[in-house]
Amino acid sequence: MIEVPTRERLITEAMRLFCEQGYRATSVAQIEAAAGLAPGSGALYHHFKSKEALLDAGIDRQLDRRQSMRDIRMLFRGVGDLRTDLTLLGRYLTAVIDEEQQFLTIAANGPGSQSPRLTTAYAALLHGLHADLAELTGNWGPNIPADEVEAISVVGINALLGNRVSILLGAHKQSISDDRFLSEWTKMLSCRIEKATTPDS
Amino acid sequence: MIEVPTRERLITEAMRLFCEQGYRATSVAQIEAAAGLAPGSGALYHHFKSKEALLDAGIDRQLDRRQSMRDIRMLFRGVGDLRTDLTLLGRYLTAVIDEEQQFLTIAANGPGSQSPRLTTAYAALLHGLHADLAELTGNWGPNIPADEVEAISVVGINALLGNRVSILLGAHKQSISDDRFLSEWTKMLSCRIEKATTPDS
DNA sequence: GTCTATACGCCGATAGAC
DNA sequence: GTCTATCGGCGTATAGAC
Repeated sequence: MIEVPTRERLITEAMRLFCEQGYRATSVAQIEAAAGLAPGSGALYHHFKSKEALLDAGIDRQLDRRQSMRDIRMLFRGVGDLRTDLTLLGRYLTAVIDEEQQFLTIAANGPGSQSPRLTTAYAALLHGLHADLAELTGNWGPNIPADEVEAISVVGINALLGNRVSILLGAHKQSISDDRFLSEWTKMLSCRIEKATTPDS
Repeated sequence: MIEVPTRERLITEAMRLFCEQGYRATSVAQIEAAAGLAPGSGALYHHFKSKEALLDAGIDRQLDRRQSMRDIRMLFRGVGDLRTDLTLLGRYLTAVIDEEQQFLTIAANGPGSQSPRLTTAYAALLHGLHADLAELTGNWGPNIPADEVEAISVVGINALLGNRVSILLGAHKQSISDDRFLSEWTKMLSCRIEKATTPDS
């Protein structure tokens, strides 16, 4: 039986609540209550200087997790045909976006410009996703121009991102299952890459 | 010289501020100041019962605009080849999402579950976009199974949505121009639809 | 319809006992 | 480290003069 430190519990519950209700809408008392402390007591301030410092700590923890996921992903690169590679990468990218969903929700309308840390972290996230898909596209379509590779990867990443966002906004009805979505995503991209490799037959 | 009624100015400025800073972060005083009234005075409450009633009024106005755009779009259906139709629809869908961007930002982390009106309006928006693309896909690929048509349209819509969202979140760097994006989006979808029409040659 | 003034509540943060 | 108690500030909403 391991005791989770209060500081960690505060970060976990805070990020969950920020994600659900937004940064401003979540009060310090609520976070304390969720972490098992007396709501309204300033107990939180013995671990963090301010509410925003707590958010920064949450961002840093998320950044570490992302790096871990990226390390693991390197083990599964380039083993198989185009569709298999695309499917594996698609699963990885979806998992990353899911893991960072808290980010996205908070960044969408959190402190916004008040917290440059958020926009920086988000830009780095998108850049990484984009680079991964662009690398795969370039490997399987060696004679595709660089700017076309870029366009393909942007559309591909944004499709995944949009799918997650639409779910996030409560569009459960018209969305399809993850498996079907990823299957179609793979089909569409492989179709495009294959056709670009053989321009006219 | 037409005098814009105070009520309309209040709605316009409120939606703009909600979009920039979020619903909760925007104070009534700020809205009053933006509309040319004395900040802090309750002048706003002579036009709206509460701050949330103001948001509802903004939502209703947006719904009317959407209906207008939809009426216009009906004039441009099904004239040309697959790519032309896709490009026209893509421009229309992008325009709709842009017009509703205020929605998206507010819905992403506004009152959330507090305001069922927002989620309803957003679900209706996505449903309309999805139906448009599904209809086009079905028309140009008559022998594609219905569930495949659905998957294609979901991926297509989410790509557009994700593109707008990523811009919205401040990812100006890795994003490409609208023209290049729409061009690639058209290529990818037409490629997919054409291939599905002729399964194996 | 718009103003000044104000009531009331909630939240972030601090002080000090234990 | 956690508690009780509290200060100061901001935000919504109202009352009443003009």
